[in-house]
Amino acid sequence: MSQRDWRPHYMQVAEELRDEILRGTLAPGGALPSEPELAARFGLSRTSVRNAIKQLRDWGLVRAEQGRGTYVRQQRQRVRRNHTERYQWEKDRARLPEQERRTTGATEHDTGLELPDLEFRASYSTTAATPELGRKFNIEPGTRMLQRDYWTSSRTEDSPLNIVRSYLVHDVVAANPDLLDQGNEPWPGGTQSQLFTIGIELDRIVDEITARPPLPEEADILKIEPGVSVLVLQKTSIDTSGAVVEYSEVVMPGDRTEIVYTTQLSRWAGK
Amino acid sequence: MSQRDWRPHYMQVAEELRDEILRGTLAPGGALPSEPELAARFGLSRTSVRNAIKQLRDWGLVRAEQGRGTYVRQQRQRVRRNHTERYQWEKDRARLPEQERRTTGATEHDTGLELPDLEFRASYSTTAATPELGRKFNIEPGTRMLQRDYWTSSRTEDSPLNIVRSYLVHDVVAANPDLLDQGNEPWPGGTQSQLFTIGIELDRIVDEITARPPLPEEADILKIEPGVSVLVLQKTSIDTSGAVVEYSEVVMPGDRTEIVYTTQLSRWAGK
DNA sequence: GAGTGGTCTAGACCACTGT
DNA sequence: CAGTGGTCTAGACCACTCC
Repeated sequence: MSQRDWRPHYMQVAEELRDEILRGTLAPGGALPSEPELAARFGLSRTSVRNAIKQLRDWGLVRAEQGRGTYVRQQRQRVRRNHTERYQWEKDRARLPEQERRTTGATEHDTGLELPDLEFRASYSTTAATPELGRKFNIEPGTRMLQRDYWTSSRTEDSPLNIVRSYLVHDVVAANPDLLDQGNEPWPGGTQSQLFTIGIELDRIVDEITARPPLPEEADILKIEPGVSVLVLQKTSIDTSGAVVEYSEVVMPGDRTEIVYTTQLSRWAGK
Repeated sequence: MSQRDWRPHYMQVAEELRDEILRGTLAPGGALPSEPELAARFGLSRTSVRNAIKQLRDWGLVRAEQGRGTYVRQQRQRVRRNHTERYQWEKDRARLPEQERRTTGATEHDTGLELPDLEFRASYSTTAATPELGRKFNIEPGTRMLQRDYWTSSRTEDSPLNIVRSYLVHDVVAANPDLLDQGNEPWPGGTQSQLFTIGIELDRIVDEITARPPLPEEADILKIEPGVSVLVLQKTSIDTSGAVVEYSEVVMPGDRTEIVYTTQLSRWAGK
């Protein structure tokens, strides 16, 4: 601890432990020394040591488990979602025979995981459109909506890869009663295939991406530390008549998700 | 505090204050009661109250200022970056006469701010390609690279809108010595216009997006609380010959940035 | 100088995990 | 049961801001 280089003790401890983790001295999956041990090692109170550990958690480097210990986080299965390819790919599959659609879904496409490794849950409900939803769909607030909540998990890791809340106009999808039954999920071929059964073809999909800290509930479901970020994707699907037919919000853990877009540019004329 | 509804005291305090902020009882920009006041009001120790405030900071709701007080955060100027439009727009401008390129840049395009409201800093340096950069550009590690660091701020808010680190192959851009001089920034028309002067036309741009907590240094520069997330965009520009000509990393505050992509789908045949 | 948030201590009790 | 992390207290001193 030299002269004017002064940062708080807890921060120095946090940085020292961070460096050990990055160097690999503390191995991924391995346990940190217990809080009393660290307190003794650095000559600090347990409170200060806990402060340092809080930093490491906010940096996403360690995970604390009640009654067990504090562990260096593993690099988890990464998910690379190439949306530019994925949306067209889904569209191309929507009209294929069911047997073929059933073979692979979009999540397998993203993760490279096999279908039996994935677990899929859905729950449907009907709600009245909020003013915000009314604006997005250009409909009256109060219109009956079909709300669908999904989450997809990897069986080997048991924490969900994402949480999805999707909205459709209820009376539109009611044209095919099968679409109102959550028991039919996962629907082979996904949403675009479902829309196809009621004669809807998509023209384009608009993705809006932001990032924020997780809500306590989301941190719990996605099994991430409260200090780790989530990516929020707001996806709006527009059909060939220009109407908004689906709006969904997807929450993904920021530490394991990578979203990819390719923008193809038109050529300069006269080359 | 009812029966089995038990969450920790500090969390209950955090949630009560959160609700007051969301309801507007505590106005944006206004001060929270001081820590001793809150301790008295809730009948808790100052430590517990500080714990609650730490939560609010991690949620991005308040900002603490040493020696002054704790304030409810204002909603800041939001930045909506429509990359699908923006990249083509930049390409179309690249060949325009300088007079015309000079009128508006991409940041104004995103924010709706006027040029005099924006401040722009650039610093250039040369480095040797790391193995990672070598892979991205498909060149030998150690190749001389031009590294350009930018940051763009709004004068009215004084915190940068983003931090950019961009790489080009030095000997490629050296064909136009003007491109090696940071004094020429901001270059009217941006990077695509610069590349045009050395005969490079882009074919496509690949964006990869992730989110994570900010490094302490980034939190400092972007003026965000350590608990708020950043969006990280890795952008790879590929020319018409298929070569990678630029790679850049853009760090943006997650609480004020929204990135938009539109995926245009091709029509089903036979409709 | 008074008031603010930032750091730190030394202790306590709790819930949870392992054996 | 012992050991872990989670919560909480009652105090202390500091650096900083504002008057």
